Amino acid sequence: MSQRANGSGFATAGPDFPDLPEATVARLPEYLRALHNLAEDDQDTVSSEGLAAAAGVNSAKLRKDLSHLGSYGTRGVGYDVQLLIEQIEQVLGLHESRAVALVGIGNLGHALAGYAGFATRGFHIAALFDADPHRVGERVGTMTVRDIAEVEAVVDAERISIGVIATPAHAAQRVADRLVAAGVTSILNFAPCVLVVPDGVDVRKVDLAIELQILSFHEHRKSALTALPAKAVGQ
Amino acid sequence: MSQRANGSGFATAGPDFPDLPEATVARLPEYLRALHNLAEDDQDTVSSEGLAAAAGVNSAKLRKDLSHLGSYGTRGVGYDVQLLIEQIEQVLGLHESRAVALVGIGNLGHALAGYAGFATRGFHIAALFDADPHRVGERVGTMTVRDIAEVEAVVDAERISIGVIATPAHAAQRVADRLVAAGVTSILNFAPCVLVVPDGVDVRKVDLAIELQILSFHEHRKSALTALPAKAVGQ
DNA sequence: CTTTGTGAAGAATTTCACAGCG
DNA sequence: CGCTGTGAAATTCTTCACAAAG
Repeated sequence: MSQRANGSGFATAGPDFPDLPEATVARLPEYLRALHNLAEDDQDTVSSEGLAAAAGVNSAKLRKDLSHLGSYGTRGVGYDVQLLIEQIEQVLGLHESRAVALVGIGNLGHALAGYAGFATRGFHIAALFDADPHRVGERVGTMTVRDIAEVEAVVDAERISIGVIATPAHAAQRVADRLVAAGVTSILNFAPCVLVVPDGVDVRKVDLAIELQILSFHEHRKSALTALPAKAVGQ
Repeated sequence: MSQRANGSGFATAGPDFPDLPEATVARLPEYLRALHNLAEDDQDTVSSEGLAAAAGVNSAKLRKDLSHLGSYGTRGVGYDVQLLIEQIEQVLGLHESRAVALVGIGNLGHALAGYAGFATRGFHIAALFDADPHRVGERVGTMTVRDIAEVEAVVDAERISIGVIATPAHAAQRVADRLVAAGVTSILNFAPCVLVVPDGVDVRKVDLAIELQILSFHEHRKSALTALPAKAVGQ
């Protein structure tokens, strides 16, 4: 399975850091969201089938994912919702709110700054930055936009470890360089370009046009398929 | 994500519809963007190594991806930039601009409506919808926000095949149902929830908090790793 | 009974490494 | 030569199916 020989049939991981497959890591947040919904409905246990449905995956996959956490479900019953929430939050490092710096306060930046889910899901925006002197000083919600030149001091003072880039593409690499130089080790990039960063820095990317183009491929294909066969595809 | 509609024994894949692996489809838009950059710099050929670097992948993967489209490279030289752009746009169904409906004109909706990359990358927003009577009638750029009740008529009239949902989570499923009923067969969902749709409808999801939580996992892990060894990492 | 946890089978994807074309 | 295209190997991910636990 993994490169390291597994000792004793128990997750070899240290207590806090199981070596999770990347695909599993990417799904844990979805499980967490589903669990919070269940908790709000005062459900205190849930079966793998039920949680899988709520998270949009199949139940075998969910069970295998959770088994990597060393998680304790109860056979015949299911998982304790609160316990599972705590375990997943622990593994994801969400036990305390993480400070995020948001760079690029244009249209998208404003929308991100106003996103309530930030606060409720383990993060807080600790600083807003822009390079445009006309935007510096502007108030957005309870915060003031700062000059990008201050980024190093602020990242240090506010213990920021995650940067969100919402600038135009041509500025994104320079911003990334500054964030990394300031000590940021994770970046979420909304600019449509590839960022080059040193080893040890993680980058994730969100690109609206790419998502649409992927959908376009399937549209294209669907329309071609329904054009050819007289088969009723049943909508 | 289960469209095994193909399985009639022989490959329906015509010249224009190679049966691409999903992972390849997801990367083609990134190659396309990189190619457009190269074209702007008047580069007319590019090696797999060069394009791979520009797209942030490794060159063997890129070559294998492109080989699925058929062979358009020249050994010893590389790929013709313009030709490859046309091939990829063809395969992705981008030869004509696709009409998109945007539902939910809050903070994020405004930002999406103003996103220039829409137009330049194969799409145009054909309609804006919201359920809030206070927002209906508002002008956003050159468009007017319509009542969600009009969605069926407009989807039909404007030949809209892709819907983008930027509503709060609690409204997203209802909106999705209406879009699907109106004939939309691809949805890009920005609301933090799972959408249930009929077979044959594709859904992709973008969730800011999930991306941050994935980064958080790696942050958590990095800080644990640097805490153990007595190496000075600064501070 | 019901439902978890998991070996083992099966798919998909990535990477390697090199034959062969220009 | 340099560089593409591709079988084959390696790896990762998903699904199956069932033993064991409550």
